[in-house]
Amino acid sequence: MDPWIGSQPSLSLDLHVGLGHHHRHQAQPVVALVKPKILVEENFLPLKKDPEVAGLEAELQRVSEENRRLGEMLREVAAKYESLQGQYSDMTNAANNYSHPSSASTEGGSVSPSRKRKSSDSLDGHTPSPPPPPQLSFVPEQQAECTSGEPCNKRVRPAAASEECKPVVSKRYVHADPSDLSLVVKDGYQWRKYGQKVTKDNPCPRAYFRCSFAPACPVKKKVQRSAEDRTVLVATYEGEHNHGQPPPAQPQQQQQHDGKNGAAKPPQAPVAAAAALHQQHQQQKQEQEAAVVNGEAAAAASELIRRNLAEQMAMTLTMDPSFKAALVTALSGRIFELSPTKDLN
DNA sequence: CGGCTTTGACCTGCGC
DNA sequence: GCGCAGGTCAAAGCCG
Repeated sequence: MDPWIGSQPSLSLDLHVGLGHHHRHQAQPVVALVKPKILVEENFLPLKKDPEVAGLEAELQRVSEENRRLGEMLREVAAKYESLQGQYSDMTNAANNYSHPSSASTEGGSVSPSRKRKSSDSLDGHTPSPPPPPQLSFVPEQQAECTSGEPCNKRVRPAAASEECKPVVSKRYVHADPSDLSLVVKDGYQWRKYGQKVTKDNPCPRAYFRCSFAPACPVKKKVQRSAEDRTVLVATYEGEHNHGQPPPAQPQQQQQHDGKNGAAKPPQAPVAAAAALHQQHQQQKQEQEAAVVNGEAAAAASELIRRNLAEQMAMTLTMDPSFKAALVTALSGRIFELSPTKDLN
C-alpha cells in the first residue's frame, strides 16, 4: 500500500469501528461476523453474543452490501465509459483517415538527422525483436493512435502536432509525500529516467521517463509535482506499452524498498486487495481525468480522486474475507486488551 | 560491471 | 532571425 495512504486522515483505517464509546464494558469479540479459514483463533474467548455486537454486525453487513452495490454501479459506469471511449476512438480514427490519410504512417523510426548522436545508438536501430502483441493493462482511455507499428511520439508539440497524430496520452494524479523529492510514480512498470527539466509554469522540475522493461517500448512518462498541490504528482503517459506488465514482484519490492518498512513480508491478502484496489483506483482516476477537461481542474480532480479512493478502499477491504479476518484479529486483540478479565491475568 | 540517475548541452518548434 | 521553452541526448558518476 502506498505509504501516504496511512498518513491521510481521510483514509486512515480506523479500527475502532464504532466501538469507541462502549468497548470498555464489552469483552465480546466480533469474531462471529466472518468465518473465513483464517488467522483468527476463534475460541480464544468465549462467544457470547451481545445485542450491541449483533447490531454492529448487522450494520457492517449493511455497509458491505451497500458497498457491493456501489461497486457494481461503478463497474457499470466504467464499462459504459469504455464503450463510449471506444466509439469515440473509432470516430476520431475515421476522421483522421479521411483528412490525413498518410499522417499516421510517417515515422518508421526516422529520427531527426541533425540530432547529435553517437552513430551506434541501439535504440535507433530498433531491434528487430518481435513486438509482443499489444496487451495493455492500463491507459484505457485512448484517442487516435498512429497505426504504424512505430509510435508517433516524436516531438509532439502540444499545440501543433498533437491534433493530428497524437500518441495515446493519459494523466494520473498520484499523492506523494512532499518531502520525497524523487519523482517516482509507481504503476507497476519499470521506468528509466532520461531527463529532468524545470518548466516555466511550475517551479518543480519535470522528470522524463522511458519504459525500461522493454527497450523498444515507446511509452514515455513525464512526472511533475502539481503546482497547486505539491503533494500531488502529475504523471503524464504518452504512448502505449507494447508488452505486458512486468511481474508484480518487482514493483512490490520497489515499493517496500522505497518505503521505510523494508522488511520483506510475504504479500498478504489485504495487501493484494489493496494492490488490486490501487489498480482499480488508477483506472478510475483516468476516467475521472477524462471528464476533467485537460486537467485544468487538477486540484478538484485530486480531491475527488482521494475521496473515491477512500470509498473504494473501504469497499474492497470490506469485501475481502482476509481483511475481515485481520480486522477481527485486530478488534479482538484490542477488546481483549481492554477486557477486565485481562487485568486478572 | 551493468544499470540507473544526474545534469549540462543540444535540438526543435513556436512566437514575436 | 532571434529568443524562449520543452524535450532529448549522453558523459560522468553512483550504486548494488
